Amino acid sequence: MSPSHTPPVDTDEAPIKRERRKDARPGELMDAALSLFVEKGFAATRVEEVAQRAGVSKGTLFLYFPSKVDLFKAVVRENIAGRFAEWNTAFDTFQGSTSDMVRYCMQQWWERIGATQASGITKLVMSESSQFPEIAECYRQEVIEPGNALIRKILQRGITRGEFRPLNLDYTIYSIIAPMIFVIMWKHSMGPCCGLSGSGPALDPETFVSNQADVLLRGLENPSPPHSSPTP
Amino acid sequence: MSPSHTPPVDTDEAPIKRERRKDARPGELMDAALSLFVEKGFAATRVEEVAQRAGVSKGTLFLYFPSKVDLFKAVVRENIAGRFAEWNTAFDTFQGSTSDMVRYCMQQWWERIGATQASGITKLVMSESSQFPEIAECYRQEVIEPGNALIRKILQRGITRGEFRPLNLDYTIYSIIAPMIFVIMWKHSMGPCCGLSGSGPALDPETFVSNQADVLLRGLENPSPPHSSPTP
Amino acid sequence: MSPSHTPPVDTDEAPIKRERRKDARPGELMDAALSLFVEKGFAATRVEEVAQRAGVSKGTLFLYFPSKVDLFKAVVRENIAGRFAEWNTAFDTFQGSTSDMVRYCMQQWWERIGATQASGITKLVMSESSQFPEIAECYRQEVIEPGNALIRKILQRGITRGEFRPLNLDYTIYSIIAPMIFVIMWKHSMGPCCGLSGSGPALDPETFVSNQADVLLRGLENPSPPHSSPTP
Amino acid sequence: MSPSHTPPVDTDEAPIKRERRKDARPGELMDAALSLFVEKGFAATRVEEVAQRAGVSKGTLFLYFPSKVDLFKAVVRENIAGRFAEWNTAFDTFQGSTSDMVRYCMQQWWERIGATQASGITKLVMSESSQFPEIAECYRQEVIEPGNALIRKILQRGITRGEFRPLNLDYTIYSIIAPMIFVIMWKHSMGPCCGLSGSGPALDPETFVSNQADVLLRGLENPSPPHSSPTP
DNA sequence: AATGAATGAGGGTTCATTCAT
DNA sequence: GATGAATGAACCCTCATTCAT
Repeated sequence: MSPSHTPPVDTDEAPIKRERRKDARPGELMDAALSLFVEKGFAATRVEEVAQRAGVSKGTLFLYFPSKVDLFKAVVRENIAGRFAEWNTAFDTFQGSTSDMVRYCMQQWWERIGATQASGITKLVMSESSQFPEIAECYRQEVIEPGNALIRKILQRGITRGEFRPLNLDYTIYSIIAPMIFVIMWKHSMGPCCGLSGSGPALDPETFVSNQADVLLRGLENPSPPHSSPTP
Repeated sequence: MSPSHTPPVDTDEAPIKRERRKDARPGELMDAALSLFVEKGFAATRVEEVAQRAGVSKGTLFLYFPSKVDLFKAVVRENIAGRFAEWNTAFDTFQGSTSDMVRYCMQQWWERIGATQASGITKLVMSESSQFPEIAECYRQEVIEPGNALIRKILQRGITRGEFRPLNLDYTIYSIIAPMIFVIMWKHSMGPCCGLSGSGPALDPETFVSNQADVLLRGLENPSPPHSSPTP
Repeated sequence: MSPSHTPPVDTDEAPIKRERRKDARPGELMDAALSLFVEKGFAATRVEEVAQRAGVSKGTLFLYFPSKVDLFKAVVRENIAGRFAEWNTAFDTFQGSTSDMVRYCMQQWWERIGATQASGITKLVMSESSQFPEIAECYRQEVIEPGNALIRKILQRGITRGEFRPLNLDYTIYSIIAPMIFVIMWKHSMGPCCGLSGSGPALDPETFVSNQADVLLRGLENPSPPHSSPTP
Repeated sequence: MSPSHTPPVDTDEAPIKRERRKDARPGELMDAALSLFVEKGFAATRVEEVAQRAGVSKGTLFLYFPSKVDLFKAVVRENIAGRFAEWNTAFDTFQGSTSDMVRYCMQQWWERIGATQASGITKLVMSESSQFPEIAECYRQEVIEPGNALIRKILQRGITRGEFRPLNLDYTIYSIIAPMIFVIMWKHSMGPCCGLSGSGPALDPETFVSNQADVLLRGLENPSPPHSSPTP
């Protein structure tokens, strides 16, 4: 995870003032929570374990997060939702073709989310949200809504500029989302089992994403581009 | 689910010998467990509920399955039955274009698996296999391997016949699988939450599958077909 | 308490069938709960203690009562609310003067409630209901409403028959209730302390009730009775 | 409460020397504790709330009171201050009839105690003294003994002057006390719940007290007064 | 074989109390 | 003296599992 917090190990380099610790606690707890949630799922993770891994007592956790669900929400915000500001900026300043933009977007998403522990969040939400509506709702608001909005803007740009043929946006959005969700689910469930000996080649996520972008863009692009196609 | 077991409702048409009931018990319990595991996940399903839905007492369940985990494994294994014999035959006798075949294949799959309770198995496997690697392995052998083989054959047919451009089969296979897995996960997790007011239109699975086939085939088809239409 | 349940001690006289125990459990638990609630208050009583005193495990208690509050409600119903049917019958068949009825009523109430452990319930409700609205509401419904209704009927009878002067029933009801509540509160709070050496005579509840009835009835009775006063 | 301590609001009119604040702390804490204990009971009041309301931190509270129980005891002791000197004077100089005196006494008591926060102390003592016998003993000494003595003097005056019939003072005293205690308990416990819709009229304390005085005095007064008016 | 009463090890959460700063 | 972060022992309640009937 990129905003990695100081681990709870007492380095003893400096006395580590109590003040300092307080500031670090939420981050340490969220880090511990993220890895445990990913490892064992939301329901199966005990808050005491999270606290332990963060090097504090169970009670301390509740000093910073009012409940287990709130802890989860904080983890989502810290690890996924926070990226959209940056990505929206990238969209606004992007210069190249929309196809490149889609390709870049998918790669970025893989690098920043898919390849990191954060992808475990997505997996976990897909797996357990039916049991924890609050979690589903949080994820919808914080991730799906902004994600959909961004993808919609990108596709619209492609259509407006004549790069893409006219599309039913409501569904084509999911043409981009689906492979990303799939590859995450795969990585966290079948992946560890399917790459093993004798079962054919494992699914390399980056190649899959790249390949998926190729096929997808071919499907979206205007077969008779106005002047010059963005792909030679 | 295909190997549907006699439901626990006591039809009383025939006396239903005790013998019969006894033989049917495990199946009834697994049916009940399947629907509950799909509905609520493994951890959140109480064995008492399973027993109740199967029409027996909690104690009886433990007569047939030594533990909840064993019940879970039995449920998944029992329900991962292949329908691949039938589908392989359909492939061998199919007459139309490969694009039609792909489209047909995806629709069939939705109708026979995605829209039925059987999709719950897929959801379950994706959700819980990280905790139960044997489950993943079993699913790989029984479903993924034969499924991949079939799709590979289809794509190869398209390439051979010049309908599709040259493709990296190892990855393009997943271009077909990904949306199917995605739509099942969506249906069982975010779907119930995302179709609500104010969050845009709900995702209609059939439209999604159809739309997905369109985009995908456009991406696979040979832009300059050898002579004319793939239809013979 | 009058409907005293078999104590959990294993008398071993008979094998005590499991079935038998099941029937006895709720009563045993309510008995244990009553004495503990009275001893320590509602909030300060731990359900585990109740279970222990009833000779069962914590889990078993929840087999019979869905929550601590529900256990309390059951105790109220068992020990207080149940008496009103009997008392209403006594009212309907009473032959003597209304003053005698009031006196009888107050004495009965003391004997059946005030002098027994059940009075602890009333004390406890007065003490803790502000913190547990459900408890207050239960007591209101199950005890106060029927109690008020009964007293109102009695007073009305006295007025109708010319034995009592015209009264504002809404408030005179409380002239009867107030001393009963007071004596219970006293018994459970100041009583144990105020009867001690050097602090004057202790308050004997029965004498108090009797004395209270005297003063009260003098205040209620018609000074110029129609023909002959019921009290000489 | 009469010995009201400087509130924690920092008026800043005067610099308020640290010395001053330090001296005022215990009183401010006890004031805060009193209102919270009354509001929510002893167990349900969190020390943090008390500290907050007193404008200090949780740790500071423990600087002045070694434990929550000690705080409670201090609160009760501090607030059971006698107003009896004043009332005894009033008794010695009162000119009217003893009935008027009783009525005046009850009204005064309601206005000065019952209607104020001080009634919370009585509620508190009645509610919790069974857990804290020292509290009961303290209340007995400081309030009950002098109160009883005063009422006894009043009743004796009535008897001596022929206004009241001969009475068993030891018990008649409680005919006056009982309704006062009752109305306080009611106000602090069932009152908030029983005045609600559908449960009959709420109990208005002042009307109750007045009504109670009427009934009571009718019961105490001599039916055949020596000459005429009780005024000498 | 079948039952369902009973168990008891946690689960999330609260809060009086401590103590380093 | 004052703070407030940290603790950990309870608390109510759940539920997989056992076992007497």
